[in-house]
Amino acid sequence: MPEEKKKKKVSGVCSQPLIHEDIVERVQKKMPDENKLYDLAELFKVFGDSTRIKIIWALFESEMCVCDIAYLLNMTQSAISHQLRVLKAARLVRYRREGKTIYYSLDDSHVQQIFEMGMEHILEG
Amino acid sequence: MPEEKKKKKVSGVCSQPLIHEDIVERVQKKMPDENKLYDLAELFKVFGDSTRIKIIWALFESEMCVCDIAYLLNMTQSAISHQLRVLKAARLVRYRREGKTIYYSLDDSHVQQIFEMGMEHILEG
DNA sequence: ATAACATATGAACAATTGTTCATATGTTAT
DNA sequence: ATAACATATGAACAATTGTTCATATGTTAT
Repeated sequence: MPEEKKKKKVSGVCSQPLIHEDIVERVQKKMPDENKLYDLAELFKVFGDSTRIKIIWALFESEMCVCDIAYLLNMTQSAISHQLRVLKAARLVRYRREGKTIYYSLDDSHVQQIFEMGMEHILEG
Repeated sequence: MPEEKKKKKVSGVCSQPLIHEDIVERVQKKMPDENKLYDLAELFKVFGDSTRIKIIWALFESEMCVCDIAYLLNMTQSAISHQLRVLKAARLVRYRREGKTIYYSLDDSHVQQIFEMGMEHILEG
């Protein structure tokens, strides 16, 4: 829509070396280790999928085998297995074998509190 | 690698109508509303990116303008603006204008507790 | 050994997502 | 009005991710 404007310089875009040097410096000192923040993001990424959220929430209630979960969530056994692998890798679930069946259960004490806080945030809307 | 096996039926794959009907039924009753679980996943998805995690963590310490954040995280102003938009949409940050500058700050009381729980989980490893 | 079955997994594909680039918008000083 | 600058945003692109499909693996009963 806009016709050729006769702008001279692009300039702008954080041209200052730093606007609030003092603040940035103070914050920088308080920032946790880069790797820890990365790992934290990785953990939340695991929670950031509704299939996995459902699986975890179901496991709050009871341990279940893969087929149970698939049936409960109305999803493919394969899809559930793939997601359980992700949860396993994040050390959020554990499993035990009983014959052909494999039972999964929650393996974490913090998840419930994290979820509760998350719910509180959501329900404020 | 495996040569043609003479399997007859594919069968399997959750052939039973339900393995543990009682458990599944009980869990089903306890499951929260589908939409709430979806929203919860959406919230955690926002935390599931290290750039956004860093921005939030920085804002724990102090409100900052966009250029400050970009400088702190050694990222483009544009990238930061895009992410701030995501955080804004999730009602996690608020902003105030002061002249040309826009200051962002945290707008949530639960995030810190969620992050703390997340950190505890990570640090157990 | 073989069949049946619960589960796991690699490959493929579509969908989603984060960053970059270019440029628009909004504010201030001149 | 215009220049300068802080910020926002649309389009494009590469990278990541979730599901499906086919099939492998592991266990049990025969």
